[in-house]
Amino acid sequence: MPKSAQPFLPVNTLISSLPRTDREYVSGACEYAELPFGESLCKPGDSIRHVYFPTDGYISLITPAGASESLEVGMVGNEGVFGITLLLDVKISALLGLVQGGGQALRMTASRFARVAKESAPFKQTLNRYLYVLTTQLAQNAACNRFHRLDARMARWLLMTQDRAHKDTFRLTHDFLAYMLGVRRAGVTEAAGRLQAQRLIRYVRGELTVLNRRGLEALSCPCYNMFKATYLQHLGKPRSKVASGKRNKSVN
Amino acid sequence: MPKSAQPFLPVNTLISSLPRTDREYVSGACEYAELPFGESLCKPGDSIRHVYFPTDGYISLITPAGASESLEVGMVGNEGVFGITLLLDVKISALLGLVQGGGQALRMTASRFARVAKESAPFKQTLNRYLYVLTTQLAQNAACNRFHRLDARMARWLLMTQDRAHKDTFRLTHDFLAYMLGVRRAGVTEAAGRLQAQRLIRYVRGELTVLNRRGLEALSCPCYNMFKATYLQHLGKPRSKVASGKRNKSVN
DNA sequence: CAATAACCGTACGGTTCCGTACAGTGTTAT
DNA sequence: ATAACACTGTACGGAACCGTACGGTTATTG
Repeated sequence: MPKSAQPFLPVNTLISSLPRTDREYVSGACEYAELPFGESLCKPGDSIRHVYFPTDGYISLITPAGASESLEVGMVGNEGVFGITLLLDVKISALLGLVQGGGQALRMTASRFARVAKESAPFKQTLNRYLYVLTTQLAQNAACNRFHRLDARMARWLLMTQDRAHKDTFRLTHDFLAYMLGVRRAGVTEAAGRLQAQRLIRYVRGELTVLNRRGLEALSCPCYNMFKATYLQHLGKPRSKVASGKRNKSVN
Repeated sequence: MPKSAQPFLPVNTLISSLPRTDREYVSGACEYAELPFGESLCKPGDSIRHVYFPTDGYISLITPAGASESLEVGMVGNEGVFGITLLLDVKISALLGLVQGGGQALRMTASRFARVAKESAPFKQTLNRYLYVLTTQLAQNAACNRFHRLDARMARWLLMTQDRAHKDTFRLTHDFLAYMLGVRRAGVTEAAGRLQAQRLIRYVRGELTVLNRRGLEALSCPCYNMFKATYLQHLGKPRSKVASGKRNKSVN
């Protein structure tokens, strides 16, 4: 099996999909920042200092539930942005933002973000839509946690992670995965063992490889496809404020 | 036990908390509408025609999950608004809005809503904050469905419903409750039986009465209090754009 | 090199909830 | 009145997952 050289431009699609002038304006307002593996960008209750547009890192959104429990409720990669609630003029984060895949991000200070979002209408529109998509993801997630079995949720989680890691192999321990999925570590070991037995994945000591995406997709709960469809519907095509009329020979 | 005459002004608090001129402007843009018990205001995928500010009715927000399953992920009473995603310029509803408690609401057409939200800054701010609170509720809900036992979730649900019904007694069948909580009808019968045995509630054929709020609160998962706290934090006090300085002898 | 820690495999009793089914009792329709 | 229906009670085997514990293997650290 050849190591598929995955072509991947490390950009953030929310930004790169903007019209040229806006894209340059927005990019210009950003600086690069490292997303170190395992770092908390923001804890629940903290005020949000920066908004992050990952390029090749990715971030887990984790909600607290009671005293000691917590659960991942969303994932942000180069298709999204962390800190979007600033768009609502609420500076306090309700969620924990945890860097799950190390890498880089573009970031903007909170105050600059407010200004830029105000002045670039396409940017604002994109952010609005992203926030919308995120809320549907949260709602989805609630239902997913109610109805879907561990193996299916795990398959979904792996697919979503792979999409954001842009690699087949990524750092991941059973312990961390258990934390994300809100189950026992032992439960993850069993489920992961089943996936491995089916040759869908392989793992050794904190490094996991996806061997068979198709297989995972078949096993995953419908939430994976539903989320992708929602994202595509609202953020997929290059946006155009005015309706149709103009034929655009889209290369993408 | 005396029937406690519960004083309740049928208003929507998002609107009534606005400064006078804004309140009048917003109210003036509304019309009254009935919320008939059991009606779908909006199905997933439908475009949102009206935004509803319940006064004494209340609405369940339900997300689809796969082919046949669905789950309640939020509740809107006179403390909230249905159709808030219009604030993000997305006209399509991701959720099913189901009238769970019949009553009245103020409502606004989608286009008028956009205009009013644009022209009244306090209104816009309130809506922003409400959307924020709603998203945290969605995230909470995901975790709640993962971690908390049926009895606790049911207690929470009853409390939240009572808060929005403004009455101790409301229409509710085991079947419907099962649908809301994403469990079997038989499971609800068992759990409700346990609550009834503890004299926390009483029910007969589709009519349920809360007998002991304190008892329910003790049994409920922390999500109930967490949600109330979040709401209070962001929408509790009369808003003031400029900071402090002004002493207000609040009666509330 | 030895000790420690991180990571994974496995086991076992226990709980919660599921799927399904059937029965009883009020309510409404014919 | 009688039938159909809506609503609730109950039962039973089974699946999924929990809490906990212990052991084994690989990395890391002093």
